[in-house]
Amino acid sequence: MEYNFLENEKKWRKYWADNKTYRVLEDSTKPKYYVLDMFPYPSGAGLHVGHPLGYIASDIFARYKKLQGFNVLHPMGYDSFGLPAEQYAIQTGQHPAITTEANIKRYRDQLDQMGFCFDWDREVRTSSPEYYKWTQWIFKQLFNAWFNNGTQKSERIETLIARFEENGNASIKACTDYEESFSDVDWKNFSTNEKENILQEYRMAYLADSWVNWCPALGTVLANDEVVNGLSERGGHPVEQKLMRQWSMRIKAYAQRLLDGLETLDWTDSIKEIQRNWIGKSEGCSVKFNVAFDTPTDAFDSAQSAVGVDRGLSGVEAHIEVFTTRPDTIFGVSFMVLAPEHPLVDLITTPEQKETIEAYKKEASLKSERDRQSDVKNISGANTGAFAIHPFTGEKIQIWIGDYVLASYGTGAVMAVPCGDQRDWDFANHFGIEIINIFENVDISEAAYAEKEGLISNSDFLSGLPIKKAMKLAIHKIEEAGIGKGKILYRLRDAIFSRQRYWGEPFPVYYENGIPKVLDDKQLPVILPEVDKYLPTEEGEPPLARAKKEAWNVSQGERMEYNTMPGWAGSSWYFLRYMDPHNENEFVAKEKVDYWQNVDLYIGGAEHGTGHLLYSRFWTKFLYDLDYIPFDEPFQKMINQGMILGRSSFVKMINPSRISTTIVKRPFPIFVSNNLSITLNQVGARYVHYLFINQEIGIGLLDDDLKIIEESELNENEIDSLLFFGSQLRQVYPNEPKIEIDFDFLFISNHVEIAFVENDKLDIEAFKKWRPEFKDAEFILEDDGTYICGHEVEKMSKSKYNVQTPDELVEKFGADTLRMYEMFLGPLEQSKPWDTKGINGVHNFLRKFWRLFHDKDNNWAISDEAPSKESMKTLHKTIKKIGEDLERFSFNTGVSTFMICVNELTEQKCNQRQVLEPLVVLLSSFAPHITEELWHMLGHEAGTVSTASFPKFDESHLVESSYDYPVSFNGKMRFTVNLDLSMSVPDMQKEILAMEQTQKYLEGKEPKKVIIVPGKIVNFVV
RNA sequence: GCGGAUGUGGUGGAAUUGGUAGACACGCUAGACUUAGGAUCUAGUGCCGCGAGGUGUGAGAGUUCGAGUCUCUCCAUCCGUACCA
Repeated sequence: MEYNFLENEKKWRKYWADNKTYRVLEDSTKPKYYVLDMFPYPSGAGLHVGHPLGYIASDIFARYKKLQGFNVLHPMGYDSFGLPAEQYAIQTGQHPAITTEANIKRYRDQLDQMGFCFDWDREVRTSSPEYYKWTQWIFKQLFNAWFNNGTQKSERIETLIARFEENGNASIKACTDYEESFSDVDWKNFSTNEKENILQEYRMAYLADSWVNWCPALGTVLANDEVVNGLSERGGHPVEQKLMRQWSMRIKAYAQRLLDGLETLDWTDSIKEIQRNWIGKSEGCSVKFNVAFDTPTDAFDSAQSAVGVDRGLSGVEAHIEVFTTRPDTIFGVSFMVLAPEHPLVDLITTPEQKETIEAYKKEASLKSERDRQSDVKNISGANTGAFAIHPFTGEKIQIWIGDYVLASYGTGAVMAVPCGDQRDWDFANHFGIEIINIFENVDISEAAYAEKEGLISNSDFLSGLPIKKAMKLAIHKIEEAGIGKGKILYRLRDAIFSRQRYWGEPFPVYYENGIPKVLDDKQLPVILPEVDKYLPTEEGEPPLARAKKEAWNVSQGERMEYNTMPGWAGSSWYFLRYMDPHNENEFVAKEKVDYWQNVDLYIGGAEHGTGHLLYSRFWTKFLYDLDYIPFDEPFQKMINQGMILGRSSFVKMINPSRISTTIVKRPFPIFVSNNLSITLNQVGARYVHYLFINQEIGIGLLDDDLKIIEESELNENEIDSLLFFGSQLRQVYPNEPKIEIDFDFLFISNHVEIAFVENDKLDIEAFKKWRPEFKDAEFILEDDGTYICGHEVEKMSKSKYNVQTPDELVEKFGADTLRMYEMFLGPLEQSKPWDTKGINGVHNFLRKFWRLFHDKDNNWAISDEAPSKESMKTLHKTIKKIGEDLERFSFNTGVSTFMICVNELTEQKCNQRQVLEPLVVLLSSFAPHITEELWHMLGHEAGTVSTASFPKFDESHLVESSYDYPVSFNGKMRFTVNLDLSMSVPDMQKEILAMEQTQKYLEGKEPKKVIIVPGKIVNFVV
């Protein structure tokens, strides 16, 4: 009998669990190391082979650090609030807590079978009241804090109130959009209501009317990072802008620190860059341009509050404030552009232009966010007829509106410098506006010059200056003239913090006279109340509004807050709770967080770049500012593991059933790619591959090799045919025009369960049995009479039938094999398609390893004799390499190092304890089960291999006396020669020159040069 | 458009500081063994060529005694982002 993977692995997992082998306690005598995985959302589908990839890597590393003598914190938990459980609850009425519990159980079983060394006593679940009590508590801290721009730190709100009482808000530099000023006397005279409204303008967590991403299909608002291409990240539903009263987090306050902190982190450049772009810092200055116009209009009053409009002596004067990063180009301004929504537009438009402007505004407002995005190339705009005055030249400048200027960024207005900005150049070119060149010796007849190198000319006091110097001087002059200020703008918006959903943390907030108040600490947690349905009320209130008064464990004021917190609330601080998961008095005890500090190694996907990773950095900095924790970055080093992709198989067929389908008709009738939607769910098709519809000739199939016609290549006379290709299904917008079409047949491709396909050949009968709705379909035949199956490599997903679960592989090969195989696939960070072809190689390696300890008949065959020099060399070479590989997280080469080692030892017939025992320890982080078994067989009956010490590397075993020198001629390697390493360079040269082979390659010539690098190479230049 | 990453055999991938390209594994070819097992062992396997030899890391140039590795230009693929003034 050989090693029985299944039985032994089970035995040891039970042993580890029974003995709490992986329990971790604080130990001040040992250095700490914190290895963390991004905790999973426990979905109903369970784990697939891609999930454990990062967990295996972190587990290997955690075990390695343990062997090195570190006290390693390596916990696991669940991000268990979230949409899928709630959607399921809406459909079935089952409480999301029940679904979640069941899913967690399944996850736990799957995680356990991998042999991970998690300390399960430290498990956290974001949806458990013991945990979210402290999420609510942290919210309270944010509510009761403001951001001091002077110190760049959050402070408690009391310090702000004290300063209001003393001096009003005049001297306060805070992160706020509040612009009015009040004195100490004013403050004292304000009503409670007024005071609270002002405080809301300063609090880190605040309630405000803001433009939010509203997703009608999900019935909730979404954060910017949850919206992808104008659709919701989850579900792909359309998202619209809506003004709503919502909780927000003043993350903007931390923009600069979030940017600076990146420098100190050991993260990949790409993630850092994603965060930098998201924060979007631009340095520049504001400039005011005066506008003169004669006729005051009705719009005046409303505009007055929104923009700076003053009644001047002669009629009405207004100014347009712009933000620019290129103040040096101010003399190149030849027009201005306002966003169509800019409040000044109505005010300044001349009567002659009124109609044009109105039409353009209407057109712009009808365009959805998506259309606007896909329409970037088209230049559009309209002239208001009004003029601004250039602050330095005094010249009149046309004022236009155009939708390339966004109302939501900066001031919603730009000074257009066509010579220095391509968009401005395009706009000027399109509308025939003057282009002034202010760059010395630069040709701008074809395109704008956007470089920041060169000299400015034709610009009064800036002429002759290099661009960078001119920027500084321009800001100085602008400030001196009192028409603007140097300014830094960030793209980062405050984060909307409330969701109109059920399955999330309730806020620790109640309302009194309409004012939101936070509960006392003693009253926490506010437990998620029971409701009759997980849907909004008839009045459109969030589901929590359904809860009866008695259903709340805390009920105060007129009502409780009905919103719940977003998914990122619980995940923003969970790494802290692992340090002290059962503390009922604090979110984490000071001495625990002082001991464990921040996460040393964080492993997880790269898709959280703008969400979780930004938010948890924000909360960490905040908690640091309030002195709750001793560090201000949560994750020191991070590795983003690549995705494991699945191989999806498709079958191609013609469906004979006559199907009526709704097709969305867009304004133009020719479609290529994804511009067209088709709702095919009713026929079960998940992909439409090729479909050709022509109203003249009916509906037909496209050939596989049909060239896809680009929109621009189409002839006018083809225009009333519809054509589309390879579209992925998406939701249809409610207001999209539709046409009804009857299909005689559809040529569709369908995902096929892996089990029915082998080498792209389909088992047709099995398939028809599995999907009876296609039993009459006509399948496409290959020339050899087999059924065509295509395949593609995609993300693993239940709906694509390409999921490989770890369970079956563990059952077949054992967890050690699966662990090592996943590592062996390639570099951790790289995405790679899943393929089980090679798994045998790893499995055989483990069996071969086992055989080192046993004879042919599987009898224990370990000897205590001294090993050969060779075997010691192999061992120490391996110790060195494994250490190096792990330090640089090169797990794949680690596996191959072990393979080389075992191959060598097998060849040497090595069975000595002195070699094999250290090897067991070395391998134990990769394959914990088999090594535990061997460790015990080696006589360590009481202990476990996880508490052994990492073998010491001894250089002396690797010392060589000679080396095989590669000898090259002109860089081309010809042969090798074994020479003593102690030989001097001249001796070596003499010896090599004397060789027959050398003479042959020299062809009788004298070498021009001989390069000898001792211990490396020999090269002749001929 | 911009930003990031990646391009090496039939396949996954090695080559860490510029120094023998293709480690290790899969697959394949031929053979041995028989306890018929997802077993083991031996030999071979980048490409062209019978061979000597030539050639070879997406393409092209450059630096160097020497380049997969450094520099420049270009191409392809993937990911992120998008009128941010």
